[in-house]
Amino acid sequence: MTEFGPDSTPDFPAAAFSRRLVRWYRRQKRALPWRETSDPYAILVSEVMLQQTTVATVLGYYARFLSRFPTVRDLAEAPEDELLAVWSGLGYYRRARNLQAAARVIMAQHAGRVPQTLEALMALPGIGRYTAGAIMSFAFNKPSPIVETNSARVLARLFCVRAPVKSPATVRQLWHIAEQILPPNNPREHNYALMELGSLACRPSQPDCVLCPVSEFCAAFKAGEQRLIPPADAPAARTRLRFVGVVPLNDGHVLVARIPQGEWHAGMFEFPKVPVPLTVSDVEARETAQQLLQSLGLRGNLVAFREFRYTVTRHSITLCAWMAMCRRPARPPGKALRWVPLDEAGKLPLGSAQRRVLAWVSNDQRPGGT
DNA sequence: AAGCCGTGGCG
DNA sequence: TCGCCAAGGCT
Repeated sequence: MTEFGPDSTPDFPAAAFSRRLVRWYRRQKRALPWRETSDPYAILVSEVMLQQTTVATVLGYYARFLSRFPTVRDLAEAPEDELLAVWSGLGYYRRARNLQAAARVIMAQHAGRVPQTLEALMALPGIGRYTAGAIMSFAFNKPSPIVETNSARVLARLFCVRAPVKSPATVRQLWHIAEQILPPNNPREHNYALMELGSLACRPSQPDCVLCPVSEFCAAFKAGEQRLIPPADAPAARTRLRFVGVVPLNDGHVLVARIPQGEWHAGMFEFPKVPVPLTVSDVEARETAQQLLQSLGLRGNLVAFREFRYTVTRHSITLCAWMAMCRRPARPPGKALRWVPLDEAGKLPLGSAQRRVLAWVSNDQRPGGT
C-alpha cells in the first residue's frame, strides 16, 4: 500500500508517518476530559460543543452539561428552556437543539445507544461528515477519516495543496488524502494526533516546524511554503447595528421578552429592545427608550444608562441599555413578556450580551451597588 | 453554493 | 478598537 492505498498519495510512507506522528502525540497531548472517557455519548456532546468553538470555552461547559444531562435519555427528555440555559453563552444555539433532536433519534431508533456506523451517525441532525468520523474514530476506534480546520491545514501543508482549503474541490482532495493515510489499526490516536499537531505546532500563522515531528514528510516545509499554505480567506464584510433597550425593574423583578422566530437567538430571552439608526443622538436614544417603555404598557423612570458592544456573527452591535424603575402594570404583559425575580433571571436561556446586561443591573440592584 | 449562525481571546 | 481565529453543519 502506499501503504494503505494508491492515488493522490502514491509515494507517501503513510505507516511511517503515522507512527512518528502518534509517538509525538502520546508525549505532547493535552489532557482533555473528552479524551479520558470512553462514553460515546460524552464524546458526541464534546464534538458538537467543539464545532467552531475553542477548547478553552468548551472546558467551561462540558462537565456541567454532562452532570445535568448524564445520558442520552436525560438529554432527550429535557425541557428545551433548560437545555438552552445550560448552553447559554456557548453560541450557535442550533447545535443544542440539534443535539437534543439527535438524542431523541438515538432513543427512538437506536435503543439509546450512539450508533456505530458512519451512515447512521451522519443521519443524526447536526452531525456531518467530520463529527461522524470523529465519533467513529474517537469513540469506537473505527477507521473513519476526519477533515476539519486543524487537520485540513496539516494535510494541505503536508501535500502542498495551494488552493483555498474551503473550496469544494480542495475539500474533496483533503478527504481523499485523509482516507489514504489513515492507518487501519490506530485511527483514534492518528486522528487525534493530526488535530493536535495542527493545534500545537502546525498553527495557522507562525507554524512552528521546529516542534513538528513529521516535517521531513512535509512538502510545504521542503518547499519553504508552510507560511503560504493555506492561503488566507478574503476578509468578511461587517455591518454595524445599533439598538436601544430597556431593563424594566420592579420590586426585585426584571421584565424579559421571549425572542420571536426569525430573529437572532430566537426562542431565548432578552431585555426589550428596538433597532435605531447608527446616528441617533443621546437625546433621541433616551426618547426611544421612553417610547419603548410605553409600548410595553409600562410607566417608569430611566435611571441609569450603559452601552454594550458585542458581535453576532458579522454584525457589530451597540446596545444602548436603560435601567428603568417601573410600576408593574395591572394588566399582565403580552405572552412573550415575563417578570422574573432578579436572582432567577440567570437561569433563563440568555445570549451572552444579555447575560452581561443582567450582571449590570443585578450588581446595581444589590444593596450598596452603584 | 455562498451565507448564516455566537462567542471570547488575542495580537 | 479591530480583525482574525476556533474540533462545522445546514440551507
